[in-house]
Amino acid sequence: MAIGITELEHCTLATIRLHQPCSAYAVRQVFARSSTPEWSGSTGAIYPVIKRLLRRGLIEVEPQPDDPRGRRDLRVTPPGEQAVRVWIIDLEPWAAKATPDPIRTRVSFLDQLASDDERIVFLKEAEELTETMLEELRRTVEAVRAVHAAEYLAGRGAIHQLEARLKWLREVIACYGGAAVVNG
Amino acid sequence: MAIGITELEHCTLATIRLHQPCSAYAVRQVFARSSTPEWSGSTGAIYPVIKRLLRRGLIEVEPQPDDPRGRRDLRVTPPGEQAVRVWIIDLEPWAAKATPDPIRTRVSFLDQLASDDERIVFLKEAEELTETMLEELRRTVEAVRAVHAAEYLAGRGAIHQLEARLKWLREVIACYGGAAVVNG
DNA sequence: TCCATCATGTAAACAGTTACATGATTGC
DNA sequence: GCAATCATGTAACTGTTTACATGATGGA
Repeated sequence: MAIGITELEHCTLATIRLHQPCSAYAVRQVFARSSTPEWSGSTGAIYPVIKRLLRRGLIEVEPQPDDPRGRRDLRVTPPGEQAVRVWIIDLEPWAAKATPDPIRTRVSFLDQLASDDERIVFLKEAEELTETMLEELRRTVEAVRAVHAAEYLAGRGAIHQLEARLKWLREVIACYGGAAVVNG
Repeated sequence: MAIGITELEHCTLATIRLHQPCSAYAVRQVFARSSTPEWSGSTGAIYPVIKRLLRRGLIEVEPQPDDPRGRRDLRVTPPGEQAVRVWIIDLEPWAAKATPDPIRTRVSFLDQLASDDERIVFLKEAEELTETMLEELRRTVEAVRAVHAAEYLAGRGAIHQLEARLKWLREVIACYGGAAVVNG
């Protein structure tokens, strides 16, 4: 059992499985266009990951006529498919923790701002940015609705998360007397 | 203007400000005991960060009689306080994105499991783990309620996030016919 | 013809973790 | 006396990003 196989490696494996046969370049695009900022899909990350997955026999290069651009189509092997299943099923407890949120981090230091006015300015900005992200997310998620059920469901999860943040931010704004500033 | 100052550096600065005068060790404990898994508070991270903050003049060592254990009490300077305020106020758009969630990632690859039964097993496990984390979180957040208002509010944000995930997971379970398995 | 995109890959930098190393203090 | 905790710090490792490097294809 290969120890120390990372989230990125598992995620790359599952992504190849989903689009196979596909190139490393295609996997990069998927990460780069993802709505969450977990991985950039940088070449310096993906190509070494592909190399490791090949070495472990979890993926293989599809035999085919050489592409003039040097493209190599990849495919997940049966052990690779098994590795994906195990990764999903053997959910480790840490994975269920609340995820770090840069806005929440800042809120926890809110009393280091100079005044309630400053706090409200920050909170309103956070609210507006979250609203914008939510609108954009709704559009992109709706676009995959008909294409891919599981990806749509995951997108719904992200929407729930942003909606929860918005609800919470409004509670926090109320706490710091947001109404007074808005109506005054 | 110092470029490339990280979230961890800002977070360390704000934490020192909150507990000052305090040692690097105390800062480590705060990170280590945090309910979100963003940073471990490892020595290899904190001590170099402290060194950089000192070099930039954002913190200083409190002059005092030498502690036999070599303890050095730290304090945030006025420029350091300003840096914290700017960090909070100048909220960059990326910070409002939906945060990566390992459970959501797995859900997006759910059709790579072998059957609906397997999917339900995973989803129920995710639900249960999230419930456990939520209970634990509620306890720890309630404990800081009277002690520190802003930290309590941030904790409420984490609770909202886990509640949203739970609600979403139940929707997903319904999608994959969870009721059929439970009642059948 | 030129630019955007497709397609590969490496080298250096960077940020953080783990493991190691040292030593004092406190409580049992 | 011994273990847990307090307290500092470094070295090696890991997993990313950024920047660099090369070249083909397709469309304006």
